[in-house]
Amino acid sequence: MKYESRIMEAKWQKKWEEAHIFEAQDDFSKKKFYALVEFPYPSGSGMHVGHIKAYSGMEVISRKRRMEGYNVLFPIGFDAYGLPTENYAIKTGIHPRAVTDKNIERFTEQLKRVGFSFDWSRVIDTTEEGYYKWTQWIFLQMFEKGLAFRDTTLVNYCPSCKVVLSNEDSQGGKCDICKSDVIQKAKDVWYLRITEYADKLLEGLEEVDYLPNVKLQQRNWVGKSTGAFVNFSLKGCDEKLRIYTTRPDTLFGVTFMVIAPEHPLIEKYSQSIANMDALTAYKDECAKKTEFERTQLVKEKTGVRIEGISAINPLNGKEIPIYISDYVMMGYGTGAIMAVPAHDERDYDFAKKFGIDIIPVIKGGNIEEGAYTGDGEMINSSFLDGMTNKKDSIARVIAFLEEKGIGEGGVQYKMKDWAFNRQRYWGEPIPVVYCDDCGMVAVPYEELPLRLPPMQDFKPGEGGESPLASLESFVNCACPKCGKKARRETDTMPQWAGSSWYFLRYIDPHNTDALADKEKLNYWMPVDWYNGGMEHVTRHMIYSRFWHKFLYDIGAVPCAEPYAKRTAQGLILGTDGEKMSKSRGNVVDPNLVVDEYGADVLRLYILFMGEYEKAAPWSENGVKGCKRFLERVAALTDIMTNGEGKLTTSTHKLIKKVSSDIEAMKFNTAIAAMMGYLNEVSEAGTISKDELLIFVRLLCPFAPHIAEEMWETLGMKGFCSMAEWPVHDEAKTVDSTVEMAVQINGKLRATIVLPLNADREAALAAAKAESRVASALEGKSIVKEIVVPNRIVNIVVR
RNA sequence: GCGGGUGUGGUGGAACGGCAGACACGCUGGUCUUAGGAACCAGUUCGCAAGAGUGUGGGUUCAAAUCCCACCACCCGCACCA
Repeated sequence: MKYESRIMEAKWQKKWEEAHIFEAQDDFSKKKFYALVEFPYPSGSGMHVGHIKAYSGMEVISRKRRMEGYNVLFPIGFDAYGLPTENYAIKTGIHPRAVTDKNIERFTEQLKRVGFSFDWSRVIDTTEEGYYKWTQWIFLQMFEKGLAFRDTTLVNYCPSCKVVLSNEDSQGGKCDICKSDVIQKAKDVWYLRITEYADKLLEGLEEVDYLPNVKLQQRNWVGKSTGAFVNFSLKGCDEKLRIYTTRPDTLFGVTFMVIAPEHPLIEKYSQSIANMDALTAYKDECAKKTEFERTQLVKEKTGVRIEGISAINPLNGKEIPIYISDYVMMGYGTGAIMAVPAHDERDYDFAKKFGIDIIPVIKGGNIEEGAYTGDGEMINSSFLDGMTNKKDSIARVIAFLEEKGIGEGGVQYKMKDWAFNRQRYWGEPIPVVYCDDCGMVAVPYEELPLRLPPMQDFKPGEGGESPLASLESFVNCACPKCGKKARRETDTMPQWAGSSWYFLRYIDPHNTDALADKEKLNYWMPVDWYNGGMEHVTRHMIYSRFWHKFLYDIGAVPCAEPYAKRTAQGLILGTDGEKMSKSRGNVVDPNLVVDEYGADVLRLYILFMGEYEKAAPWSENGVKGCKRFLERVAALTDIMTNGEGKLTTSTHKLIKKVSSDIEAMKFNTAIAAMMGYLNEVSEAGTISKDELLIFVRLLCPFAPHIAEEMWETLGMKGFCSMAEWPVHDEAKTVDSTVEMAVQINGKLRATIVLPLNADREAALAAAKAESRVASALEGKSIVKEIVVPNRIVNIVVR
């Protein structure tokens, strides 16, 4: 048989589609397997090979599961709301709807050409009404429960995209879309109260099987810390200054306090402050700094003392100064800290620069040299003196604070609530109405979906408001509660809304009465195995776990965690070893590879190029190698014999190796083993039909088109894709003879061939009979003889 | 700074503490061809050799790429989080 990719691929892709073999059945009596990959954003540039790699892992596993008899759900869809499409539409004047449809069509065609075994009957599109109706439904559920709310705070704002961004969307102080510097701006925005789920998000990690670094990154992102809130009395005004600290045990060492430059205290008591000019000047200076300057470059502490107001240490009554400094952030804790220079490096630096007292309260350090952050005996601390256990001291202080009513234990999270609205057109409209009398009113459920109205001009407004704000017919409406004239919310949801629950919709994509049928959810959830990119770990993964946990709490889904297992693929780099990007011009188009070499070759090479979880550079020559392999595989039908096979042991070893490697996502070594087997067959010059049928089935998840073609050529009925996965016989994986290494003092001197499980004496005798061994032993005395059966003989001589 | 990871031929990469370099690329030589940027065959860690060899230096062990300690380099997160 010859390897003719074009003919085979067209033929089998058509047959698969006509037979619907990859469509999941809602047959609850079968054992199920739900495999999930991150659905693509259908960008204008089409797919690149990175997409193919991202899907190839679960593709192989799904195909293997089907052959093992599982009812497999392996769906695909499109996460189609988002800024790039809208920006493209603004530039070209083509409506985002049209652009999206065209892009989805192109992506679909590309995916199909690779021969992925997706269930195409369940495709979803987050911008489709039947889908976003339920995105809005979930939002309203959250709104009802107080988890969706409006608040005026400092938010991340991208001046270039003219949108508010969530913390997750502005990691590193850069806009996720255009990479420009994000600024902090006070704005009245929608939030989802994800912080209320912070503990649940942490606890849930205990019960799931995620890659360790995925769990770690999520834990860090949530960033839970435990400590205490303390209220310091102020001299000069009658308010308390509330701070958060993780080290209340060092309270006797507090010699000053620091508040963030934006702290409201300053404005509020400007009358009592003698140096407002200096404070305002400092504040302005800080506001001008970019995130980068503030966090990366600044080593030297800066700040200004507030004249006219000071604080009282609640434990010892000492009067201490208050400073403003940008090393304290308004966004974390209370925006104010108690400074303990003896035991905190930042406070130490600040105290040194401003000549503030440094009082040690824990034995062990040297305040001339620096802050001591270790443990030790408490000193200078009144009732804490002599205590040596940090935990006990902290508990003691918190008990004291609570008793006296000057503070209490508490926790803080780095994670912030999810800034949820975008001043953009191409997103799900937020289904809320503003009524002068009734305030914020939810759009009634029966009116969902609240449709995104068609518009001609969807450029953002001059004042940074959503394009929808200019559409009177959309904005003006009747209040659902009182019927009076009211106005609609005109902002839309962020891109991450649709993807926060899409895995649920695949289970029942056409349901009009619920986001998915309960019975079906019971059967299919949770997702058994989810593979995707590391870049989504602190964003999509966190968001979707949050939504899912909320849905679980309101009884809409049957399990607390959506994903039982999570793995991640590494990037495909350009041939230059750099990340693929349009600007570098090193992007590889999968279509061209399919055209020239075939889909099976592309699939095989992507999984063979290196460890699945690691980044690896593209190599055209590597692709050719995989093509050669498939050509040689196709030719096996020419040398096949009908008799007894001679490769029993190798065949069973191969079944074992390929089966276990697939489970461990070690696709590269699974393929290498198949290549090795082929080399062995070539050397033997023969393969039996039974052996070839096994080989073809093992190859099928990787290169399904050629596998099907060979299956048919060998006279088999049905699809190879649905054939039974071979099972190895452990007894048959063992050779009757073994080659053992013989070492003298740990150095290899010879190899011997012995029957399996030969005893110690036989092994030693055979070893000593080797001439190189004998000559090495000559004139030496044997100190020790080690024999590890079937492995090694090591003779220690002197 | 903190946390995590990775260092193996010319290249991508294999190796339950037990024969380092599987598999593939590339390269060299050959066969076949009008031709070869096709296909096939042989060779290919370095070194003429003794021997050496898995980032560096120690250690444990009969035996270390693998385990332990210190260091170096690179990559990825987080980053003045109180």
